[in-house]
Amino acid sequence: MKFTIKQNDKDSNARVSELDTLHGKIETPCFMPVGTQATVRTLSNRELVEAGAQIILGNTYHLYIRPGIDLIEKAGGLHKFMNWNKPILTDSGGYQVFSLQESSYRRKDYVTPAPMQKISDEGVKFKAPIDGREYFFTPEEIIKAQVGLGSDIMMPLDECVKYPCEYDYAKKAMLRSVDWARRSKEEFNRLQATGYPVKLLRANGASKLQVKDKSNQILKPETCDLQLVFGIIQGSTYLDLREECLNKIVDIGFDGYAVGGLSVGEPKEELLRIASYSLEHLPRDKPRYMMGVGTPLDIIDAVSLGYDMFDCIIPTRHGRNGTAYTWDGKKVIKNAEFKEDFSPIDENCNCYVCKTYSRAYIRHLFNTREILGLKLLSLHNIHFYLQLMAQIRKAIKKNRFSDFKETFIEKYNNE
RNA sequence: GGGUAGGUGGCAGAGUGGCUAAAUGCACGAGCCUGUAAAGCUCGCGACUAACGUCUACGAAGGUUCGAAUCCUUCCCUGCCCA
Repeated sequence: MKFTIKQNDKDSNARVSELDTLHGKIETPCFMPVGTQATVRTLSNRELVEAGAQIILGNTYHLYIRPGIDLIEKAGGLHKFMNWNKPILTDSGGYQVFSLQESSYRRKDYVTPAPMQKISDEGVKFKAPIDGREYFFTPEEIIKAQVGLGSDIMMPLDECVKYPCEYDYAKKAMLRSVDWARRSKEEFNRLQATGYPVKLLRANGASKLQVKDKSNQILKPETCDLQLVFGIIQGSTYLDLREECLNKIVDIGFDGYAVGGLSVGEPKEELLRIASYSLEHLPRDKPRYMMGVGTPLDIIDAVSLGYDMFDCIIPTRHGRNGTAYTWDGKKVIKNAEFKEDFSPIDENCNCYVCKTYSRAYIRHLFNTREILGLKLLSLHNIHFYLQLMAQIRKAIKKNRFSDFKETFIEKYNNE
């Protein structure tokens, strides 16, 4: 695993780094647009690349159910299937363990898992929401699936608990996630020893892939890591559980570390408390990924703490639901206040949408339920997020990150 | 001219004596969305009030009744059919 820290910010723990993968380098801090179903909803690959996407995220749980890992293997892997030739991180489906709980929609005070699935130490039994078929996911099966997808960065199956969560259950889920992480790593090592990932990637055309290192030397699949596996820290809002978890996860040893179970309903101070505490104990020389976060302000705060990678559905879902992100804050474009506003979504944005369309027009598209509206706001929001990350990196490189942060927050006055 | 069906909130459309400021859908308005069961969800939507609440409302006027969108009388209007 090759991870190079290029610049440390002088006033914070923010840093700019580079992570090598078989499908190219990723400069961090980076945002990964979420493409659950092998597509970032409404956006084409070209639009993503033009907006500045370096890596996208896919979901093993969804792809396993439909179209099936076998089919994607036949297509030549996930990259080929969707014709995305930059890195892909695949989530395991651990989040679905959390979000598909029936009670997560109905009750706010519940603690334990409910009906649509059954969690045991062995794995998770799911009923797929789309057709009611039953699946049994084990950590081993999920790693094998991600190898099959040809994922660049794989996430082990974990159990993400809801907020608030009783201490005892949080502990149980955390220990289970640790055990699953260990099993995932063992399974990956086992598969690697059999040559299975290499064979698969070769069969999928990986020999054509080129990765250049710092001295511009071409890395071949033999000489760089084919696939990376990250460990996930759980433990809800309990610092002692977080600590126990990260000690154990770091002990197993992963290519990078992700902090999970955040932004599941806890107050922002809690998020920062846990995020900050976790980082103090995570190796500095590995990428650190804050899963599922977040709003622009969350991301900036997390970058200051030293996080390198982020993913979130906010830019795309909010885009489809009529909310735009701008340097002046969040704006609900479908609201009546923009009815006669013929200015672009963001005066300071140079994306195609802002150069071409007005707020009033996009509001009209939402009003008439025209599909173009969903796409335009998604495109703008993704552009905004990726632009934000680019500016963050630029600021860190120039040692001006705290200024940048201050200026940003001042302008971005609503959330 | 004769017959017939009907006139309900921005629109469509329930409701045929009290539980009705009036179902439901649309439209409209606002809020929400953090490893996507999400082009979704929730709430509001006669007027006035911060709110308790008060007032005005089911074509119009009058009447029956403790009580009417609902029953009666007259009038006005609209659709369709026949001449």
